[in-house]
Amino acid sequence: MADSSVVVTRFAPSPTGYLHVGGARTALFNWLLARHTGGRFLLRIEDTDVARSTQQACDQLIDDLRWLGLGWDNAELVYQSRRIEIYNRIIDELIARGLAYKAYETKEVLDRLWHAAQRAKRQYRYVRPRLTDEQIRQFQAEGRPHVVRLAMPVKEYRFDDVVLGANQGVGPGEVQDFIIRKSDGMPTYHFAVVVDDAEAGVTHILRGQEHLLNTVNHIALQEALGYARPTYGHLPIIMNSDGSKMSKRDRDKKIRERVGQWIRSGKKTAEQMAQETGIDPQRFSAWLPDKTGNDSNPLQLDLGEQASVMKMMGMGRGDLPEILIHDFRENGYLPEVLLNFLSLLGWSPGGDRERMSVAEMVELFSLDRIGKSNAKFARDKLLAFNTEACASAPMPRMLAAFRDYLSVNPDSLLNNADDAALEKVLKMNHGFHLLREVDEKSRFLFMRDDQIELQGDAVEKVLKKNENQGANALREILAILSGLSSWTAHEIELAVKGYCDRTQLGLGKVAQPIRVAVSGSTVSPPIFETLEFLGKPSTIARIEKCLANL
RNA sequence: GGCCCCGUCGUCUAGAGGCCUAGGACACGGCCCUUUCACGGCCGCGACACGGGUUCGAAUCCCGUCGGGGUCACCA
Repeated sequence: MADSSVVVTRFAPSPTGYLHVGGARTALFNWLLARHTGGRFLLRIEDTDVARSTQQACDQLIDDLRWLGLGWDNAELVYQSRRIEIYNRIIDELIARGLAYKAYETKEVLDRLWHAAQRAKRQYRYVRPRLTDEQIRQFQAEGRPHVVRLAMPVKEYRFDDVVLGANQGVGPGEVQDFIIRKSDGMPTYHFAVVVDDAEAGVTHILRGQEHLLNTVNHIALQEALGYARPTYGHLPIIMNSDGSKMSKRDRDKKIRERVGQWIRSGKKTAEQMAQETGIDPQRFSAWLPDKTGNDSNPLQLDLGEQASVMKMMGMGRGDLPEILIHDFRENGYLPEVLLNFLSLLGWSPGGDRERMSVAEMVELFSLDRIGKSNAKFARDKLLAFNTEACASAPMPRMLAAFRDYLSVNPDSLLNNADDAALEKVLKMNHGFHLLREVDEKSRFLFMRDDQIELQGDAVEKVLKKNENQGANALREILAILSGLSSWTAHEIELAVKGYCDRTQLGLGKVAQPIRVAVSGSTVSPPIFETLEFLGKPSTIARIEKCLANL
């Protein structure tokens, strides 16, 4: 067990999907506390929900954490699912000491009681049945399924919270015997978390405020097991900008919404969709929204299924709410920027300080500056942070970030570019918000000359309007460019501007036709640098092809 | 509904009784810059939820109201 003077924090996600912003914020705060105090930060996998936990999700979680740079100090990862014997031994001891007991009500019975309580507008509370010794012996002999509940001492449970203040908790009227082992033999979250934290010597637990009342159960367990009570801090909850609670479900929900629209509008039937996406039709129809439109369906598609549904409907990444850390990575945010932004959701270093490096966050972090009120997650500011950070980051950092972006966007044409080319692309797009933007705005540079598709409205507006004014200028410019012996942005600029002076045309009247010819659209990096990058042969070829196609 | 938490500009927040005619950032509006999309520069708009106290003095303390959120699972 660790030296009690050292702070030990942990992040204990359950592997049911990618890391999302709420989880990342929790991980960050625990990590910052450990790093600030010179303590330890541990990572543990809470996979006691066998039905929902997957190894794939676990790997993704770890990948996301690594990307963020939140490193953990335990060499071996703790998986709760591999510690069942330990939990069972302790639970058996609790039963033997009379501090916990087996309860034989079925799920159905409990559900019925709960519904009855709801109808009567009463709060549901489990009451331990008084079983005779005879009944107990009989149930045991039958091997009847059961759960184990903690015989919770009825009293007041109070604790001091470093965020919310002293004296949190509930009175004796609010406690009930909760389940510590499920009928499938797995411990519940409450039990495993208390045992594991105690064994690992965790001293500080920062978690979301939705756990506030769980703490009561955890304290009762700690008292029953003779464990020390760690310091608790319950973080404000991160909400969507519409005020609803943010969750991984939002992504699934959005897709479900769109699918619902398609079906209602008769675009495709559910059966067709299931077939096209290769999802089991029964599973697919169970997932569909109900007719009432209120979406309370707990079933979610896994990430692979989501991807195929999106593909079928032509949805892009931009159509999804950015909830997952992975989304931010795919869109080209810098991890240090995301951490900076996340740190400000519920915490502030004080004064007007906002922009911080990771090292500065570590230095400035303190528990007493964590706020109490929930925060809405609005990306605008994050985007602005990213823009500024990308503009001021040193080139090697941006190059590394771009390579990382490309690694999670394998379809990008820019994967073919060497570092020198990427550096040029980064420079000519200076002032961009996201790496995705650089990617999309520069992909024409990496296409073959015959792959450029001219956008109809761009051709119309820039080339054909006013009796082919643009196209005529383009023809003359083509001749000038063809005659250039030196192909640098500067030389090209001199030549084009010279033409503008002679013809009394504004630069825009000349630059836009060139832009459309070489890129296919009205948007590109600055035109002279673009042409230099393309090189003379490509530039000439693209302009000629464009003129020929008019 | 019971219990619990929270309540400063649209958003994230600074503010710990006088420093506040409430500061910053993002967003928004205007102007400037400009070969496109952007970037950038300048200016502006904009909040102490409401009502009572306490006090010479309250965004800051107390009470009530209202509003938002959490929780009440064999999910974590």
